[in-house]
Amino acid sequence: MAEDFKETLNLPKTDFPMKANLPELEPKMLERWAEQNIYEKLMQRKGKGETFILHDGPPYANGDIHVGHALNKVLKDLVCRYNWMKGNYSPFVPGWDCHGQPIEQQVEKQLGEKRKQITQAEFRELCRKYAETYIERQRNQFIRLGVLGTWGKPYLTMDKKYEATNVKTFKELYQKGLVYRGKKPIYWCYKDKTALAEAEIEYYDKTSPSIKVLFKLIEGPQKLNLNNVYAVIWTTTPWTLPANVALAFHPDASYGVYEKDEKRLIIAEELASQTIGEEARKIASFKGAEFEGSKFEHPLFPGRNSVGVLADFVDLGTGTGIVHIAPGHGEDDYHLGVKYNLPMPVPVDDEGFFTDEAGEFSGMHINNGNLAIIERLKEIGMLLESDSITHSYPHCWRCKNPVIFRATEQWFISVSSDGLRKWALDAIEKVNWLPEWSIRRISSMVEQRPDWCISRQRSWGVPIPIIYCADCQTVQGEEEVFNTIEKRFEEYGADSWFKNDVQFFLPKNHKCSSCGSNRFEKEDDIFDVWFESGISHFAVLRNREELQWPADIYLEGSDQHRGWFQSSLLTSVGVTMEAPYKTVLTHGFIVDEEGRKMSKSLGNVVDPLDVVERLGADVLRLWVVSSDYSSDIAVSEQILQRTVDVYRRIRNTIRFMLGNLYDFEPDKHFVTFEKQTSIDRFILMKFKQLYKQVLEAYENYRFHNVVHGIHNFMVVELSSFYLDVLKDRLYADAPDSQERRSTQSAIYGMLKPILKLLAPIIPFTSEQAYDYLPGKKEESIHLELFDDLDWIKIDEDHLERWEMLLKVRKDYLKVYEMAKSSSVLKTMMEAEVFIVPSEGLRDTLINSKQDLYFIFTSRNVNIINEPVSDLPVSQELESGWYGLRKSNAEKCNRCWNYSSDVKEGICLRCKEVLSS
RNA sequence: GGGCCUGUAGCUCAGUAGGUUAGAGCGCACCCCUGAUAAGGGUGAGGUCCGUGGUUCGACUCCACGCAGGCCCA
Repeated sequence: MAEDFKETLNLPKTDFPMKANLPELEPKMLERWAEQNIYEKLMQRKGKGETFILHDGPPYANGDIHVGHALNKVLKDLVCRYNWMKGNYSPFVPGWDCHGQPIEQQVEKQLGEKRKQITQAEFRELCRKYAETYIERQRNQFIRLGVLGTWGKPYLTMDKKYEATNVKTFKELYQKGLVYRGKKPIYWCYKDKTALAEAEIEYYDKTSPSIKVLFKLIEGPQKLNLNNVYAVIWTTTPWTLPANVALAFHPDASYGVYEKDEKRLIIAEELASQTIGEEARKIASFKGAEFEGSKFEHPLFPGRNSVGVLADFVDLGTGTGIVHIAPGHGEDDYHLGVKYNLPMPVPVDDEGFFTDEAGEFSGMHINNGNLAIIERLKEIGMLLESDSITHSYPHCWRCKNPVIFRATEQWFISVSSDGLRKWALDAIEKVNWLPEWSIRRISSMVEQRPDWCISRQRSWGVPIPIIYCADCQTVQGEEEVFNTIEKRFEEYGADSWFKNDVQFFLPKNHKCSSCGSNRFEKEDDIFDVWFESGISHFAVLRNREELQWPADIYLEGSDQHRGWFQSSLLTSVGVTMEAPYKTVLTHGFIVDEEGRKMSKSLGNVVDPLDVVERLGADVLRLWVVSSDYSSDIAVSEQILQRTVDVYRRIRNTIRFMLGNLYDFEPDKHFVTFEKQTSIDRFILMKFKQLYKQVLEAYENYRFHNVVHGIHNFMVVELSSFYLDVLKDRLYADAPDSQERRSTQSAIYGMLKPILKLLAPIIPFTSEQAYDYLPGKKEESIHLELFDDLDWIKIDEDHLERWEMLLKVRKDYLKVYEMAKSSSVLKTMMEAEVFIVPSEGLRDTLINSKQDLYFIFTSRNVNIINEPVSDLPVSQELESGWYGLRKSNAEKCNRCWNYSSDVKEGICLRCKEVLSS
């Protein structure tokens, strides 16, 4: 029985647990950071390091966070943490989008019938409470993810000062002439006399009239004889005919002129037979595009013309291929109307009655109007066909009655090509858009977008700060009026608009500049929430002293090209001509393993809170960071499990490194680079190369390269090579030997920077490991700074020599595997190795004699000139000829190496160690 | 239907001014160790580089058309 020398070895020791148990560790760590005021300490760098502002796009204060929120906030946190470790001053002020229709709708649902009994002000108070509830929830959820920031003082779009900034920005846009009032159709419930948002619409089947109507052609394509020619339109809303101003043709479709009952009818060719039968004779054919600018007589109003226009949305599947256009009563119609500069009559009042504009139908409700109009058309012979149809039709969610589209007065921001649009496009050019295709997307959207309708007929929002003269309806656009409103909002919030008389918002003794009246009324509409969030750069970056305008970076999902990136750009450019950001970084959307979006029906939804509870925030973060976020990001249980594997491997490698530093005090034992052993200098050089690559990846926001780089290094370079082959030295050398201290110095010299590189990614684990790290430390790893590893000097020759040795090792392992599988030996230490190096390697090997142990993990290596024949295993490989057999040498019972100097079961090295 | 984007091993990612048998890590299989041990080491098997057509002496890389998916519109 050999003596047990285990106690005499320097085996690794550490209390850093192998099992992370993140769900328990993380909340404790969060408490500790809060007590230590880590974030506040980072903020004390103001005025010292460079300032770098990431401006948070506000999530909507409704519901719990989903995995998309988690992705977004983790990436932001990463950017901030990277900046902190660079020594920058980089406050993160999170925000919430608090106003808007979804909250309003939730509160209305909760209220039910009570809604009608409470005042606007009371209703708004309930909405505020609702928003506050979810802000609190989401705040805690974000904090739990390890996102550090000014959580105690976030920005809210329902803060008074923020609300007042809407007024200020609106004023500035107004004064530049960028704001105007115009008409636009919206969903309207004539029972409730109210505008409806899209989310308040429910679709049910409804039976409507289905009629085909003739419009007499009075001016058309040249080669068409105008005599007795009629365009046939199909509609299910006859009541909109009085508002008709145009007929739309599909530009690419073919239209035939058919003879039928002494009339000649224009119909899309592919639809002709279903309307007038197969037998109708076609006498001419035209492309839709040829009807652009044609004139038709309005069947109900002789003398009034409708113009021929072109539209891609014209449906060639049903109807006649000619669409009746009433810009005041349809979304498509409206856009077409804007494009062709058509008039926009709205001969229907807010209760659904025709106005005088509807001529003979005036005073009639549109429901009766349908019948009356059909009758009238029949009388005058302009009705080709009358039927009814059952189709899906929008209804009011409250009263369940059908709704209509009806143009009403709205407020717009003008996005004209010689104004805001041009300024915005110029500003876009100066911004750094990442990834680079992003600029194409934002540019083409800005190029194509229509004027911005900023008014909404809702309650929960910031009122549009307009005061009208009650007598002459003139807008009171004087600077002092806006300033008064702004001041009131700043002091009392936008709620005051709903609580106070109009005089409260006017300068003393204000009189209408137009008619001198002193009677006024407030605008009822509120701002589009995109306007509100679009001014956050003013409301937050300019108004908070810890921040500055413009932001260095905005970081949001790619949907924000239409949303926040754009609304922020327009408000900013409108006031300053400049973009509110220097860089815009976009990420993709979360999808499942098959690349499909998350949905309840597919059952592939991943809940970040569940992941945090089961696996920990660090694992969730590691998943985020190891994914390439520039396009869609996949998540699934398998993907998360692989992430757990990566996490474990990183953790264990850290643990092993810590374990081998148990008796290492950097101050006392650190061996300077020049005095370190060859292999230590080699690994440090490799590490420095990696370190630089990783910092570069960080700098360029290629975070997934950071993770892959570090992980790869830890697995390939450290775990399977360096740390493995150095066990002999670490365990068996004298604790204080120069060699052992050299290797500990290398391990320490790598571990600390590794933890720093990992700190932004897995802040909990890095902090925990940092606790166990010896040497001088900050109170938290998150207060550390990256360094440049100047003390490590790269020597290309040295690197090259070791790379060659590693090639030898790689080849030798194949031979060793053969020996193992043919049971020649079990461990590398048992082998006696014979190598005939290939040309160019011989000198390297001979000059590396003292390092051969690290290549072969054996003390018995023979560099020979010719292959020998009597070995159990041999193989010719690229780097040379290899042969091996089980060594005849005796095994040292302490270090388990086989060597010729073993006496009484112990080798010379071990004997010396024991005797010292 | 339109604009923008994506498609390399089971998973996460490399790879191209177009050039020999497409790389890594994880996972998987088999083996070793038991002094990193609910760890560690070794070897190995996995890919019609979404498809089709084209340009080219040669295409994962360029072009066209598809297919699948994503975001935003209609």
